[in-house]
Amino acid sequence: MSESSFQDQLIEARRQQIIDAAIAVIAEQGFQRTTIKQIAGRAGVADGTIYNYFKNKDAILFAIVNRLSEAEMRELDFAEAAKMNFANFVTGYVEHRMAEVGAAHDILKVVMSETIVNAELSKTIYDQTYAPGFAVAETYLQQLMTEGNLTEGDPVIMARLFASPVLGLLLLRLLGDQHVIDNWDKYAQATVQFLLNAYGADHES
Amino acid sequence: MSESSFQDQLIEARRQQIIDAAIAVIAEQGFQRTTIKQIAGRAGVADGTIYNYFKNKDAILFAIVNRLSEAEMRELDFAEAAKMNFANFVTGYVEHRMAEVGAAHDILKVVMSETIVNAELSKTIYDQTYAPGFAVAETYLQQLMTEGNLTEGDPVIMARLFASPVLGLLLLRLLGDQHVIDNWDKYAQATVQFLLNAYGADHES
DNA sequence: CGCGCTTATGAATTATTATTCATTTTCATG
DNA sequence: CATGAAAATGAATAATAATTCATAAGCGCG
Repeated sequence: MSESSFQDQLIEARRQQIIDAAIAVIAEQGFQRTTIKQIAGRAGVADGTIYNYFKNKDAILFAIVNRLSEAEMRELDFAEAAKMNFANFVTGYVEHRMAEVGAAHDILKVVMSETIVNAELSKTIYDQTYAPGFAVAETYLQQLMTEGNLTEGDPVIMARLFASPVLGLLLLRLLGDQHVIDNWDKYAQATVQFLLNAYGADHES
Repeated sequence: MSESSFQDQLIEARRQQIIDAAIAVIAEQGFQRTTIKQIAGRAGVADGTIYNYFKNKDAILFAIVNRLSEAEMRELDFAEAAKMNFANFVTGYVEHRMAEVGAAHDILKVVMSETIVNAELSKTIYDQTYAPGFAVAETYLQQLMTEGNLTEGDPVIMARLFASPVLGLLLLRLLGDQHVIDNWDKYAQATVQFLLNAYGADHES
C-alpha cells in the first residue's frame, strides 16, 4: 500500500496541475467554449494526457466543482455554530459565505451556469455545499426557538430564507450587477444588519 | 406602410410559432443540446426556414428572453407603487415576482444559465427586467425615508437587498432545492413576513 | 392564366472538437 | 545498463450541427 505513495502523489500533483489550467481557461471563456486542446496547452501537456487523468471533459468540471466545494466547506465550523450568540452567527454566516464568493468570481459564474442545467452537477453542489449549511442553520434556529428567543416557525423554511439574501446578492453578481460587484463588502455589512433586523436583533445566547 | 400590414402579421405569427417551438424543446433539453433541426421539427417547418426568421441560433434565445421579459414586466405597475402602504408594496412585489417565476420554471432555468455566461444577454435581462424593478424600489424606499418611516441608508443598496430574498429563493429553485420547489407558495408568504420584519412592519402610508 | 416575387425546402457544406490509440518516451528496478 | 511497465504524445477518427443555397412551391395581381 505504502510503496505506491510517491507515485500517487505525482499523479495527484498532475491532476491538480490540469485542474489549475482548466480553471484558468474555463473562467476566461466558459466551459463549452473551452476545448481540451486549450486546457492541455495551458497545463503544458498533450491532449491525450488529459484522458489519463479524467474520463472526459465533464469529469474536469466535476473536479473543479469539488475543489470549490472543499474551499467553501473548509471554513465552516459546524461545532462552533451552536455556541454562538445570534449576532455572531449571522456575521459569521454572511461574511464567510460572501468572502468565498468574492474570490473565484469568474469560475463561479461558469460553474453556476452549468450547474443550473445539469441535474447531476446540481445534486453534487447542493448536497456538498448548500445542504450542510442549511442543516447547521436549521439546528441553530430550532435551538433559538426552543429557548424562546425566536418566533416559532418551520425551521426548514426559515433556514433557506435566512440564506436567501446572500444567495440573491450572489445571483445579482452573476448577472453582472455592477453596483453589487463594486460594493460587495458594503453589501455584506448591510446583509448582516438586514438579517439582524429581520429576526429581531436582541437574541443573546 | 399599411398595405404590408397583413403580410407582417403572418410573418410575426410564424415567428411566434417558431419561438413557441423553441421554448418547448429548449425547456426540455437545454439550449446547447437543442438543435435547429429539433426546433424546426417541433415548429413544423424545414431547417432552413428558421433562418428566414432568425439570424442565427442565438437570436432565438434573445427572442425567448424578450418574451419572458415582457411577461414579467406586463404586471408591474410603476405608477401604483408609490401610492401603496409598505405592507401592500411588499406583498405585491414578492407575490408578483414569485408567481412569474413559478410558471415557466424549466425555460427560466435554461435562460438564466445562459444569461450568467453571456454578457450581452445578461445586460439585456438586467436592463429590461431587473433595473426597472430596482428603480421602483429605490424611489419607494427613498420616499419612506423622506417621510421618516424608514432608517436612513443608501437606497441603491437597500433596493437590491430588498429584492435579494426573492432572488435567493429563485436561485435555490434553479439549483433544484426540492423543498423550495414543492412549497413555493409557502416561501412566498414567509418572504413577505421576513421583509416586513426586516424593515419594521409598522409603516403605513 | 401566367408572370414574378416571396417564402419554404432540405441536402450539402463546413467547421469544430471530444476522444482514441498506435507509437514513443520516461523511469524505476534488478 | 537492460528491461518492461507506466505515462505521454499528437495525428487520425468520428460525430455532431450550424448555416448556406440552389431549387421548388406558394401566391398576389394584372
